[in-house]
Amino acid sequence: MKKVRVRFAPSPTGGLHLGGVRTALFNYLFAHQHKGTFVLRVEDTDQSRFVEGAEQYIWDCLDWCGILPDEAPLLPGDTGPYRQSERKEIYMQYAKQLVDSGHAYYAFDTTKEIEDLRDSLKAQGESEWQYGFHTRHRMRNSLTLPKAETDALLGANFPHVIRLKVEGNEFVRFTDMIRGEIEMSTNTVDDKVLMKADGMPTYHLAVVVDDYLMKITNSFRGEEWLPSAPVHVLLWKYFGWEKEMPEWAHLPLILKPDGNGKLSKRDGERLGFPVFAMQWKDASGNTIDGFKELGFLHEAFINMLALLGWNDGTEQEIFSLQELVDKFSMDRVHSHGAKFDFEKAKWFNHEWIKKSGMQRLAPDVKEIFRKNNIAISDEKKFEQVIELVKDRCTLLTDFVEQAKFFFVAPAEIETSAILPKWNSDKNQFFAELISLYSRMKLWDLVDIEHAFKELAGASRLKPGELMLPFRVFLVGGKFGPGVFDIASMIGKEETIKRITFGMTGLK
RNA sequence: GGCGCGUUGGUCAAGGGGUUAAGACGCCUCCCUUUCACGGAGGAAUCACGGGUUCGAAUCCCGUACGUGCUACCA
Repeated sequence: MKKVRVRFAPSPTGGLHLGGVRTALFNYLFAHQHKGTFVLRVEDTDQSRFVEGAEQYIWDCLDWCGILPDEAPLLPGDTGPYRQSERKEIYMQYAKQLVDSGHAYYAFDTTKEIEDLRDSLKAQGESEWQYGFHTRHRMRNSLTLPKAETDALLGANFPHVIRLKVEGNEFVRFTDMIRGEIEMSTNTVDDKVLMKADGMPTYHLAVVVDDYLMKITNSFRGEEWLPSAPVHVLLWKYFGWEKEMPEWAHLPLILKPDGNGKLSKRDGERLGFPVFAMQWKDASGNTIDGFKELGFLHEAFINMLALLGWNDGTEQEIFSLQELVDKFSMDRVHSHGAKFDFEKAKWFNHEWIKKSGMQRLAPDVKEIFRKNNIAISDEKKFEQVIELVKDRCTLLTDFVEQAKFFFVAPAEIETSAILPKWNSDKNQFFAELISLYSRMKLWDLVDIEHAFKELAGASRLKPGELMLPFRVFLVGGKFGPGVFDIASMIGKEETIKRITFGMTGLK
């Protein structure tokens, strides 16, 4: 039975971004493929960084994507609590266990002391300094101080942290499901802080303790964690839990489209595309739209995300969530990052809109119409309109431009498109067309077109030259589906009304 | 600087010793369509570099370059 978990650290700077959703997605796919469990944890380690409502927001995003976890802060399971702040005592207990077994120690050096030391060494030309194997004997900690003094400091509640004692001159080896065997020297691993002075754990301690307690079998996270993986492997070893250590997989990074670095929350604004799944209100009250608000179908969003760093080796690019569950495999995930391409993301959405039926599209389009104050007079007509125009909509919001005129007469007519070629013959034609159409008893697509072309022939005018003005009268510009489809759909009275109105604008 | 991970068209990528080096996005041309799309046909464009190993290397090995990540009492 597989069990995976994803952790998110809500912060005032941002909502759930592309990389976060993709990590959640891969966890979801893997868990469901193995009929396992998918757990979500929220890291509120530092109260100053925690944002109220962030859990709900993450939940809503995953809900929209259709990849809700089986256990989460908002849906507790057997291994809660899921908020880090509610687990403080647990972490402290395990940290002390490590001190007792000689794999960790108390350190009393203040942040300022360490910073000063770094600065002075830098001034002397020493490039980098790390608290670790080579330096810990010169610092103020329970390893260098007499036991009585350590106890006194601890008793007086002197600010201190607990650091991992990394043994030097060893090699840490572990297997990454994507990259294979990885080996690193412990000499480059520093003595990471495990418990902070405020009594909260760091990620390093929390992730290991939680994964052990929650019986996590597979740990997937971003590639940025690869350099600290040895710390975690060492922790599993020092705790004596080696046999229960999860399999690791470090997911490739999502990079900026214009190169140079991983995609960040600010890039969206800079380059004009969303980086969040859903709208996010930041700490200063600004709202930033996500893929949902921009008009993405969640099917397209997760499809696009899954293909960013993975493919099944065939030419297939469009996958439903179920197909992804069936076909996903971690060993086909790439070991290198991919630049995010918004054009390709839109292509996925276009494909999904084309492939989705009216039933799927109608509720979303209705919501968008409501926001744009477009009243849907006729349900049946609305459904037909969706089928008629969906091929030309890349985003759901495109339905406004492509379908609005079926329900609301255009407020403005793009006369500049027809004015240069407008003449009295054409004026005459449309005047006659109005009376011809008014006399029609049935308003049938074939008859509308037939009558139009017949009259054009009788007037010795080319139908082609007349169809553009007709189109512009009906929709307001040079766009939309076939003109006669539109006329048939909006009805006889409305067609005549729009021609009449359009002609007055040309005088 | 140190350490890790990577490198196939502009982008996403298949391919893992012998291929005309797939496919997709974007771009261009044409067809269809009396608008715009959709659809169809075609085009330009690629194995980072240098050494090995081999009859033969995009593919295996080494080096270099470049990219990227980490190097916090952030995650």
